[in-house]
Amino acid sequence: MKKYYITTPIYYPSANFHIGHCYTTIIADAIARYKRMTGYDVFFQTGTDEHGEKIEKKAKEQNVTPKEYVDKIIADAKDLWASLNISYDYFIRTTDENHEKAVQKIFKKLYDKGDIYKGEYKGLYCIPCESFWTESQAIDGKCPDCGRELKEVSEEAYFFRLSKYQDKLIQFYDEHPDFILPLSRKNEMLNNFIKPGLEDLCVSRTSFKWGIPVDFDPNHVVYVWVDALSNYITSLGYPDENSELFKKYWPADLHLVGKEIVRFHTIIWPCMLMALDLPLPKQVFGHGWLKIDGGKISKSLGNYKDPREYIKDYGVDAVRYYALREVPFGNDGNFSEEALISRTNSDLANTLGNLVNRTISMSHKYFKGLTSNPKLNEEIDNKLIESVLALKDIVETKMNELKVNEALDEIMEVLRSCNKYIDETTPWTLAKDEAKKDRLATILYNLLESIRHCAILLSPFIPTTSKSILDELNTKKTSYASISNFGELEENLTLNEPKILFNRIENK
RNA sequence: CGCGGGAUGGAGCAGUCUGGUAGCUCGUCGGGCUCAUAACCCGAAGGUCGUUGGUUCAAAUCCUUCUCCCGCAACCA
Repeated sequence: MKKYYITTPIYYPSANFHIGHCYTTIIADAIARYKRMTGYDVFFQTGTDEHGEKIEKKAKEQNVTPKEYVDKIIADAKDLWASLNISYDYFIRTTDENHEKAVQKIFKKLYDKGDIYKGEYKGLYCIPCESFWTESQAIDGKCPDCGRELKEVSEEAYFFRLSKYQDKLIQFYDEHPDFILPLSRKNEMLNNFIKPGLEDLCVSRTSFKWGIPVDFDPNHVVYVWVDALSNYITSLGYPDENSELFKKYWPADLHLVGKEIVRFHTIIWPCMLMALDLPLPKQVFGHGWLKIDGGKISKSLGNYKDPREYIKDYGVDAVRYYALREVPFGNDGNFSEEALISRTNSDLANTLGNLVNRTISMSHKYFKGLTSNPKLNEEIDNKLIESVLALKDIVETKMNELKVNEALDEIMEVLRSCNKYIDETTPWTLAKDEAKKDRLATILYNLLESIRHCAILLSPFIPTTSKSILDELNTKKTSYASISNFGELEENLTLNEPKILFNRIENK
């Protein structure tokens, strides 16, 4: 069985998660579910990056320990993922004991190898903001946040020899043209960071304590890079290279990340892996952002609601569908409640929900809910059947290219053609003529079978709805293999009563 | 001249690589149908494809000028 290892980033729990975190996680979940359905042995990982100064500060503000602070947010995050039906296989926390030990070993290993060395970190420090800034970030030598004077400070720190791996990295990019998607991000990395020359990277701090101590030099804590990025292998049991999980799943097939952290995943992380003599991940996909009113989702602006409010109001699959369908591959997209409502109404309630409802209703009205397939097919039926049969491969192609929104649109296209097929074959007219009973049965069968195909193909994206549809069909043919042919839906099956899958949402 | 992306009917996007009647979804308007969730189906209106100049028989598409928007520039999904 082929394996597939997919990860989300480990999120920084400085506040509760918003729709942007959901966006990334829902996409990863849909891909993971799709791969499972199509026969892969999938390991889907998400988690949290819990160390660092910001968490330390936040905890202090609330008069709790950092661990207490993050525990609360992580509990909330797990609840959020449950409410979104996120099917992760493993949730890693960088405060997990095995992760902390593994990070110390990795740090030591790199140090022993000479790829980490002790040096001096120079930077500009804003005392009131307690923040470090680089020369280029400072505005006229002043703090970009508060505009006050910056003080030049230096602290002892460990550095990772990023520069050493520059040429090997470029070579890797050349040999693996699909390593970074979309392609524009690769150009950005090369032009902005790699070609100007990589600088060695500061990988330890002494200015705060909330982190994993460097075991051979306890004044230092491991800074984010080695701590956070290595989560993708420590969860598999590394540095024990004989660990079952590690042998089975590494290297990762896909790191799904937001565009703001593409750099860490396509420069720092590969170089770290090269230093550890480990294979590099196969692909990093830097997706765009959901914007709110054209701007960033911002914790400080507070321009977002708890995602669970949307789930409560519109249903989990409406939220999932929106995240998966609305935004084109790699681009930014806008999120608004209005757009969510519009998308849910037109695609889920009208096109999909109403189609299922009207088809099953007719089956009940004309045949007491009993299926049969006399196969009195005409030209128009063959056209529909052809497009349904082609759909599986089309979706597969789109999913392999990570064009999730297009995969969904292709399924919608077939559902729309089913609605058209009904209007063109006018079953209600046929029903008035006893001699056309078999023709009518054929049409309804073709519709039900088309719906079955689509429901199965939709299951990675909107699993709850998919299951509801298949339950209404009362069919046992729910496997992916069963949609290789048209006509697998059982005859003499009694359909269940149709239920409303999505209520139309009236504008608030 | 830091780098990258973007600008296409009211909204959101595709088309640009490989020039050849401007397409899709939503919205609006008109019609049809009555199985269905005011749904579904058909039709129509609506675009000088951000700006300037050029190449060409022909430019949304290739080259050029400028403008505006977004992102990145050492932990914001």
